[in-house]
Amino acid sequence: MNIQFSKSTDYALHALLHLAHSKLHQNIGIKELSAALGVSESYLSKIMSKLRQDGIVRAVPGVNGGYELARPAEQITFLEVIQVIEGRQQLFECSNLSSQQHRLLAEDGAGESQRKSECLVKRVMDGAEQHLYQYLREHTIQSVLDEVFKQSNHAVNKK
Amino acid sequence: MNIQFSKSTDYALHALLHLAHSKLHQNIGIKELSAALGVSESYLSKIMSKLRQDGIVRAVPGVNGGYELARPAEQITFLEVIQVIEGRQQLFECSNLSSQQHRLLAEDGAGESQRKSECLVKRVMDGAEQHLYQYLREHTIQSVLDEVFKQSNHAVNKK
DNA sequence: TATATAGTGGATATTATAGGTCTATAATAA
DNA sequence: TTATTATAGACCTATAATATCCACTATATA
Repeated sequence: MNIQFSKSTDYALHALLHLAHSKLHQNIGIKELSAALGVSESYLSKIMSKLRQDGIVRAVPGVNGGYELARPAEQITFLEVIQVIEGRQQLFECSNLSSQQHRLLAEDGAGESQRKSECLVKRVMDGAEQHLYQYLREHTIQSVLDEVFKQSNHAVNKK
Repeated sequence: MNIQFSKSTDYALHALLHLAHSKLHQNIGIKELSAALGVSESYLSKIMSKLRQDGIVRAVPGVNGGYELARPAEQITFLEVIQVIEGRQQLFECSNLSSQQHRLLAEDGAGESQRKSECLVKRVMDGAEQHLYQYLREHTIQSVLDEVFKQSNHAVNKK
C-alpha cells in the first residue's frame, strides 16, 4: 500500500492555505498554524522548514516572527508542494532484470530497434506520471481559495 | 518519499506480460517466471497468488502446472493490476482536524453552504486521482504488446 | 544591551510496511 | 504412490513515516 500522499503533504498544503487566506497580518507563527491544523508545533516546524528551503514560504525569527508566502498564491502549485515534501523520485522504477525481459521481447518481434532498451511498462507509467503532474500543475493554492469563494457566492445567490 | 509504485507492481506487470507473450504453451511455471524477472520464486509466488485471487490469472498445481491469463490481455488494465497489488486506498486522505479548517474558511467567506464539510484539498487530489486512473484504465497488457510489435515493424520499414 | 520570542537542525523513539525467506500442505499428472 | 507444482502462513529485516525533544541561532523591542 505504497501509493498514498503522506500526512506531511496534507499538513503542508493546509498550512499554505492558511497563510494565503490570512495574509492581512504579515507573519503567522507556528503556534497559530499548529493549532489550526491540529499538529504538534515541532513536527509542523520541520515541514515549514522544507517549504522555506524551497522558496515557497519566508520565515522570520524573533519576536512577532513567523511565516508568510514567499510568492503569490497563484504561483504555488500543488505539484511543487508535493515534490518538495515527497521528493522528486519517479512514480515508477523498473527493476533492471525486468527491462532485460523487454529487450528479449523486442528481439523476438523483429530485432534491431529498441537500442534504448527502455522498459515498456515504464513508458506507460511515465505517461501516467506526466498526466498526473499536468493536473497538479494546473491547481494552485489560489485556485482552492477561489473555489471557497465560488461556493460562498453560490449559497448567497440561492437565498 | 511515499509516492512510488512498489516493486511488487513491477513484478506483477512484467509477469503478466510474460504470460501474455508466450500463451502458446498453456502453463508457465513459477520457475520460468522468476528466472525471466530475476526475482525469487517464493516472493513471486505471493504476487501471483494475489493475481489469482482477483481473477487475473488462473493457476494449476501439480506436474506441468503453472499460470496462464484468466482473461484476454486486452481486458487486463494497468489500473486493475495496480489496485490488486497496491490496494484500493485513495491517493489522499485528509486529516480530520484539517478539514475543520475548511469549514471555517467557508463560513468566513459567506457561511451557509459547505454542509458536506468536504476538504477542498482533498477535492483537488481526488480529481488528480481520477485523471490518473482514467489513463491507467486505457492501458492494458495487450496495448504494451502491441507497442512492441509497432516498434519492430518500424525498424523493419526503415531498413 | 538584555531578554523574551521564534525558527532551525540534530538526535532519537516508535511504528508500520515493503520486501523477502522458509516450511508445511494441498492438488495433480504420470 | 511419487514427483511436481501452487498455496498459505509464519517469520525476519531494513527502511521510512510520524513524531518529540533539546540545544542553538537570529531578531525585535524595552
